[in-house]
Amino acid sequence: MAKTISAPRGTRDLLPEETAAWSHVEAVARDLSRRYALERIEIPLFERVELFARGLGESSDAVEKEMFRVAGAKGSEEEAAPWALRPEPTAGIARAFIEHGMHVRPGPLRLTMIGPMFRYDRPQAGRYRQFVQWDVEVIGDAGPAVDAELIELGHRFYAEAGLRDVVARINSIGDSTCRPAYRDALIAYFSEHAGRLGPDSARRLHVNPLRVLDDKTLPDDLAAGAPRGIDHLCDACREHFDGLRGLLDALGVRYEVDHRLVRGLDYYTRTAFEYYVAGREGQQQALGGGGRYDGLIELLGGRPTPGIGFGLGLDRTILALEEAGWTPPAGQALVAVLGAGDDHGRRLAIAAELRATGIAVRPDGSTRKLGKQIESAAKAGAAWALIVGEDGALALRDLERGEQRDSVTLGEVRAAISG
RNA sequence: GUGGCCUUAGCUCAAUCGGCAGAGCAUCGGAUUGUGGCUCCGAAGGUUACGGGUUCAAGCCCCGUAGGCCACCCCA
Repeated sequence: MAKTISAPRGTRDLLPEETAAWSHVEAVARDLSRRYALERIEIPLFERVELFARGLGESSDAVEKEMFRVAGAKGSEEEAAPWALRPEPTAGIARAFIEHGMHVRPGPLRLTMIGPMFRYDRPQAGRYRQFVQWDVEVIGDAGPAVDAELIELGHRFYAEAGLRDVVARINSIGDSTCRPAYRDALIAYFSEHAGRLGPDSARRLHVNPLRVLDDKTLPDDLAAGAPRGIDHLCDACREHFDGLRGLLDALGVRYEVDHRLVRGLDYYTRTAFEYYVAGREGQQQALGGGGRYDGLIELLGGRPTPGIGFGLGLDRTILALEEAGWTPPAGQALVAVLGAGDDHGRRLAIAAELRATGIAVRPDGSTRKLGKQIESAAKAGAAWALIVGEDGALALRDLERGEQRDSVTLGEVRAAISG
């Protein structure tokens, strides 16, 4: 046998028995997209590295160590890999928004997509190099109402998918007015305790001091004593955050304020949020997250436009569903068409006629003995076997009950199956 | 990117001290002269992840590589 090839590290195949959960979760996302009046958008799987570097921030982990680079063909100008597979969709959507002059459309724009993202990270359960997100972005609305609407939407998604006890953690990290002062306050505080910071935090302290808060090796007393973002908000940000909390309370969304939540991407302003299953074990716990990015579009060369969005990890949602014991609903009744003779033309014609009326049909193309054909149909999950006799007569067998009706017409078959 | 544990048939796992690579499930076939599920019988399925080393002899000991998992890092 020739040498075999396995899937690339951090990727996986979804086999037929695993895809029911995916169909379910995707269907929930699509139906919510319709009910929340979101329009579908699609963007490339790869973009220029510069887009991510400018958009997400040079010091973000996604850019600093997880860029999944794409090289051009050998000898081409692009061989040096100026592209990377998208680690998240927001930068690409912002790029498309600017490139196509979408600011002239009646706003705010409400956009959605489902697709794979790529991060060159070391794989672990729930963490893959290729993973799928359901993404929602609302561009052109600065108010807290849309923040609340999206946080409620994410919460509803988990509930309708079948996950109980999902809680949203929210925080406000300020904007260009108040964040500089907060940064300075953090730098001043942590500089006093520089000796107690780990190497990553020491390096980040002056590049991106907010992310020091995210460091889980930070001693608890040091974290507790750190200046809190919400104490340094300017009046406008304060009002925005208070407004959001009031709206979430009114909607009855379950949330907690988490002062250490800062998010790993630099483009976020004001509202940041993540979803967790309350009390769930394991490390890859964040099911999804998002936030406001009021400066991103301007940063990428567009006119100043506010935006907010989230990305929900479908792989992790499904993992959590499986842990919670989710089982797929029964599929529609499947009919196997089989027979004693070798008149496959007749079997295919019958199958086509039933399919035209919406029935799922699995014809048996073999000349195996009838018992084997029935056994095979039952194992494939067929509820019914339509047996074409050598004399041409049809018999309908209920494979679950083991009952059989002889000399049936196709009309009677349709009635029996749909009834 | 760091550290640790693991890898034997499609799946779940055995294999005593280093001494002939096995079982259950699943698959295919037969018993059953064309009507499934139960039962019995049989077949097929392996370079023991890959590459080297030690040894008369390696699934087992040593080194390397790959992959998976766990804890970090971080996030989805």
